[in-house]
Amino acid sequence: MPELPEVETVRRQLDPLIRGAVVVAGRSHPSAKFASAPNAVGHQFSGVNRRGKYLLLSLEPVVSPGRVPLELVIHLGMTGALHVDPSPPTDPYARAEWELDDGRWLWFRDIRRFGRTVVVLRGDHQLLPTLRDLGPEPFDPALTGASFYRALVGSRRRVKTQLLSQRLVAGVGNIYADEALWRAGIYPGTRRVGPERAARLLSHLRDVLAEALDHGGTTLRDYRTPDRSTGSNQHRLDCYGRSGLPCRECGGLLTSRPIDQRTTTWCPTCQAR
DNA sequence: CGGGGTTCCTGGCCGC
DNA sequence: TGCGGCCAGGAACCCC
Repeated sequence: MPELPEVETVRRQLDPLIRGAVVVAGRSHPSAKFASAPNAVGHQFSGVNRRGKYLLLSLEPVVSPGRVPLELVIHLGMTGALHVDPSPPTDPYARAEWELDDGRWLWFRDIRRFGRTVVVLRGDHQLLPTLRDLGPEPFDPALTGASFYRALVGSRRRVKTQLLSQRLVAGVGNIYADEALWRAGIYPGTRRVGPERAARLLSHLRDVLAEALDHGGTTLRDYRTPDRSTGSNQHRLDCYGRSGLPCRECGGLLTSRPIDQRTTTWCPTCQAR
């Protein structure tokens, strides 16, 4: 389940691989989630950016007048991965593929089809409401403990649900939400977090994300970078996936239960209600 | 318009 | 051994 550290790791590897390449052909799975992918044909990749968990591949029109700058928006979903290979994919889970002018192929593999590959007018994110309404990047200096707190108290939803909403801060998923709440000692189901605890939560969230990025992300099953390597942060998780195991802080057993339909693990002692 | 529920997908795993 | 059933889970989408 790629979150910000995984998507950023992919971005860093992908950018130098495709920058400058021109898309000469494209094919995709018929699902609406991938159908517009071939619209990238006739455009040149000029850079790979990221917002939250979305990859934004800038596309410049190649000479033809009338063409406008486009953007290939890719969300990896749960099982998505991007690869650049010297020959077209034969993988049954290839959902979109683009032939490049040097003969290589960029392609998107996604077993469960929770991902998306959408070509839009540059910056036009109407079709992607979560991207359109995305909160600040976690390392944006404009995001402070105080502004984070103000956003948090603007809703009465549970703190974990707010972390996952992408509106408070961009790029957080189930793994790093649980990890940050564990470090901050906050019960995930709480609807009220004070200003000091909010500031601590943001601080821990930043630490958790930065450390995961340092370790190439968390590979639980399907996450891979373009060159097919895995991350190693899965060996450093304190909370996510450790239900029934001893808390590394207090030694008590971590517990797990769905909160707003999302599996959530926490320490009943360190994260008391 | 915020918030809650539903849906999309398929491999892996569990239990009989 | 084979197989039905269940689970994971981000975000679009629908509805109140």
